[in-house]
Amino acid sequence: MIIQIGKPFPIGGELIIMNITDIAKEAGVSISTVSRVINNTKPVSENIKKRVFDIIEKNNFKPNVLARSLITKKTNVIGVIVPDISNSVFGLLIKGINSVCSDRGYTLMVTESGGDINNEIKLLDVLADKKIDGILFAGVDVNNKLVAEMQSKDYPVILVTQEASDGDGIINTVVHDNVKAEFDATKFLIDNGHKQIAYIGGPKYDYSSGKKRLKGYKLALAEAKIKLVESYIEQGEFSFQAGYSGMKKLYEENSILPTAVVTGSDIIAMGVIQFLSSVGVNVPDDISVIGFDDLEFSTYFKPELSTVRISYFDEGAIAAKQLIELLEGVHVIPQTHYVPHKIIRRSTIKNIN
Amino acid sequence: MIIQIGKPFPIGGELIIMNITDIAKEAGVSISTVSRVINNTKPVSENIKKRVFDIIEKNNFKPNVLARSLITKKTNVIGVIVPDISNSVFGLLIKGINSVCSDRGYTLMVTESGGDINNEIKLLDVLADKKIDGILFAGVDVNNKLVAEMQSKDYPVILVTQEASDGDGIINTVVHDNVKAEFDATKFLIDNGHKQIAYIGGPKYDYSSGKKRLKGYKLALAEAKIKLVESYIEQGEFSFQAGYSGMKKLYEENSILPTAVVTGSDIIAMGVIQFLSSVGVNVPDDISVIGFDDLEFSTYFKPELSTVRISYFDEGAIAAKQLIELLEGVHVIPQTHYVPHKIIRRSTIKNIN
DNA sequence: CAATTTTATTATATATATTGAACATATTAT
DNA sequence: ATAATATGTTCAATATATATAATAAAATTG
Repeated sequence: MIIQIGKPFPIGGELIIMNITDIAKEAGVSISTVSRVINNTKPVSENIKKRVFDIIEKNNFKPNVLARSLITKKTNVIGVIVPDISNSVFGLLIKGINSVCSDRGYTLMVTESGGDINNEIKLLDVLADKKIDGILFAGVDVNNKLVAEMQSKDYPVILVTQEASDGDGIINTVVHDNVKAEFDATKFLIDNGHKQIAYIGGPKYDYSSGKKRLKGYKLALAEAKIKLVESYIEQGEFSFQAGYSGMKKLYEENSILPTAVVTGSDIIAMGVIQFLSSVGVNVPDDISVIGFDDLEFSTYFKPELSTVRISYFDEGAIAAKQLIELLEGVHVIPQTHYVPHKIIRRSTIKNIN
Repeated sequence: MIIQIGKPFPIGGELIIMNITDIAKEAGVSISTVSRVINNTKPVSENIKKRVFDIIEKNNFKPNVLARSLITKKTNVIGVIVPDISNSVFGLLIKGINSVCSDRGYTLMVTESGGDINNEIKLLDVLADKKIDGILFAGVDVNNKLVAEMQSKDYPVILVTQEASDGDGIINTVVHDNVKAEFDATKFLIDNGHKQIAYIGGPKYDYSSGKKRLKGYKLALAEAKIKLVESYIEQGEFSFQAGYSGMKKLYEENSILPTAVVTGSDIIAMGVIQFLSSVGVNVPDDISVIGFDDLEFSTYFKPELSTVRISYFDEGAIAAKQLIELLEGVHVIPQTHYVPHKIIRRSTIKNIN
């Protein structure tokens, strides 16, 4: 660790920052007139308009947003709460959010909750204190308590990626249909001739996507009249490690192995495949595996992972658009917007029909 | 895409938000006294202090940060500029930044530049308008023009992950030593007996990490008295595709293949390995490959990627700590802080000694 | 006990912009 | 020419807190 020493900070001359009073004085008009010119709120003669604009330009004057927001009650800042900033699912989500926000003149205040509800509640207040205009909330287990907290605030909250327990029609939500998506994934395996299908998924919080995905899996089995085998189901974290150990447990506890595994996420699927490979079970020849999310890396993984593509970027973008509309007075009725998913077939599924 | 319709937003009673005047009135003291109590700036009798605090508590009063910042000239918001929010390198960086900022009462305003200098300059202003206290800047090609822009502002900027052209001693910087890191990576291959070593790296901007890493590669060859073969060098994007096509070009244009490839990033390395595998070249038996970054996925990749571990989380955390110290009046002399890297050996390097 | 110092409290200025009402001027209609 | 309308501008209030100077009260000292 090398440290290099140099000139002290800061460098550069004094910046003269003018305020609206200075501009008004220099233009020989009242403060109000300058305000009118800037905000185009009432007619101002072309003469004066030009003179004021010129002076604004010359001095590079920008109205102080703090003072402005103090009156207008609007900061043009949107708060974002995600469980994990470095998780690429949420990275993509934030990127999507940002793509529309930055275009529409909004800036993002991004916070990380760790998926902990107390932290989430705290952040709801932290952001409120910062006077954000609204919040885009990506939770893990959005229970009634959390929803109640959100509704007690004086700003709108839109849920992204994760719907609320009883949120339908109460709180705006933009998600993918976890149940349907995992249903489709499972059905895809069934359509490919599989009947012994295991499930290795995420955590079992009451209102989590882990639980919903499991439900989709079960529904698909039921629809195909395949009997559910409890020892074929493992639940844990959304992690490589959890996939690995979940598969290990399943492998060790079942004398008859499944021919296919539905997973709760791509990362889990990778862990599953890693374990199978470690015990000489070939994917897809011996066991087929399907992931969930469609991460960029799932294409680079060997064998290339079949999965359910979830458009997190789009979810973020749509949710942001909805929030901004809400903020700008468009009347939006609380609704749950489902962004479509898509089954992606790569190399981890074998047709055994 | 299903849309469900329900009750209109927002729900819940009217929130009564009190201001300092209301508190003062209710406590029967002056506004100033309330301010004293809140900020503990001048002595207030225990009596009054308690009375005021009780009323604040009861009404859940929080001073309006906009009004406060208007006077104190401090918002406790730190601006972050990164090229790509969803890139896990920057995800990790932001996570590191956030880890110290949230502890110290700062909130992050995160923006994405796309690595475009004009955008970066624009964002420097956008964030200034939002009255951030300072900026953590992760650039791609931090040239003199950009540095000049930063220094013309009235807030401090600290560079993370990417140093400036002539930034030493001018602007605070927290980075890894790209030259040294790639030098070490190359030397590691040399120490493992390799003499024909190719380089497939990132873009060749004047002040980019791509260029620095290339330099490290060249220095290591020079030190080992290995002659540089120009056709063994390919430069492009930091992407899987670029790694793939770079390796393809190199493969097609050289009759004698190298025995090892140094790459500019893990993703590039994965592309390289993918191509090699597509033409039946085995890694590491035929060709050894080393990556750069040490992404989480590099362990899941097959064969497990050897690489140079860069601690992006730490860089973010250290840079944030430095910025906050600067903001809180600790005298910090501009310096370049190098966060140590580490060679990680996994399965893509063969010792041919 | 008066004088001085310390402590507590209030009044006022400051930070910076928006906004509605009031006033002034210019233009058009009768 | 007078009234009515449209346009332009200013004043004063508002938003909400901090900071400093001024005042009042209490405590200490000679």
